[in-house]
Amino acid sequence: MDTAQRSGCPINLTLEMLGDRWSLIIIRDLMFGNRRHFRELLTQSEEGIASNILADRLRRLTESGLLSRRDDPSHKQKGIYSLTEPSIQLVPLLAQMGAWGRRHTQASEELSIRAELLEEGGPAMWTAFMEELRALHLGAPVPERSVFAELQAAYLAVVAKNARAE
Amino acid sequence: MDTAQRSGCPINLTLEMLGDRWSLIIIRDLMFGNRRHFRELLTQSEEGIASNILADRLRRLTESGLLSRRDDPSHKQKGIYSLTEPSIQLVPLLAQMGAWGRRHTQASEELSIRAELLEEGGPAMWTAFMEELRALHLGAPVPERSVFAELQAAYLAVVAKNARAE
DNA sequence: ACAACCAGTTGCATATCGAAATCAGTTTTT
DNA sequence: AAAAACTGATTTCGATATGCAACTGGTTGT
Repeated sequence: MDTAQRSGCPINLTLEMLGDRWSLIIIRDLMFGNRRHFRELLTQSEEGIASNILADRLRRLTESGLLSRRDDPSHKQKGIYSLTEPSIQLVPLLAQMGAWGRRHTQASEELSIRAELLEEGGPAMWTAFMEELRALHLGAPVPERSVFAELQAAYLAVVAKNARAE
Repeated sequence: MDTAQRSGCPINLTLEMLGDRWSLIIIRDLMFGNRRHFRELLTQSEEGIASNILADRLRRLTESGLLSRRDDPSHKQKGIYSLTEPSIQLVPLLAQMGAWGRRHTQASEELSIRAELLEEGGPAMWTAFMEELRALHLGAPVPERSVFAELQAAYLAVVAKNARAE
């Protein structure tokens, strides 16, 4: 899988890197959920990834340059996983994926609101979000606009609305 | 896999439908290579899919509404596979995937030219291509612009250029 | 000292994947 | 009419991936 590539097609090579059921889930959680530790990724996502799968994917993604890991100074065993420039550039792909899923699967309202906002926001919002991710994950200067906060606020608003409607 | 979904997240549901190493390859070939028969999909793609996997994926994709199959009147055993509206709407996703792969993998120049054009063309080109796919696969009226021809011409130009340079 | 927490690892059962060979029906060639 | 080639698969079987639960070796807070 490392050396023997099936073809030089960019779509194929992307699939060889990310074409499984978990890699993009992990990147999604890092990106939209700001989960940075193993335990957070393990327990706080709805899909319920197994610890061995998570460990394997974190290793693979790190090896292929999509994630980086550094030690957490507050805890000798904890590692902090970060997105890298290549994985930050997956924002448009994940936005399109969310937009498609929102239309063509039975996605829940609560979990679709972020996809809806990202779709409406378009490329301008994507680049703003990428700027913010560079600040959060790569130490770049913090931009004024926080797309993350916008998405989170919208999500919580839908959750609150639906809780009231029950 | 049919009934038990891991979560209602649109990204997750998209991954559950398309998150493997072959489904999008097949859709790509149908979309950009205009392969419509089992044999064409089996033999004319660089990645070399096995026939059992192809049969399995064609069945799954058809069941989930991403492809449709009709009999070929010229041959009792042949089927003609077509994209459906949901899979035609994967154009922006595949465009983003190609754009990402072109930047972050060692994609070959020849196979990257389509991705490059689609990226430069942007949403206007994507919707034009989707119109054309609706004509090719769903019997919609044929639009004036043929993105398919543009992509093919660019691809052949690069192939010719590289053949000369050898 | 102790309990809770941390990032994984190990072992094992099951499910899925994948390559090659094979299959039966259909069409084309001789 | 017989043989050859083509068609969309299916079968076989080994390899790989997944999922679950228990476990490891260490760290932190009380």
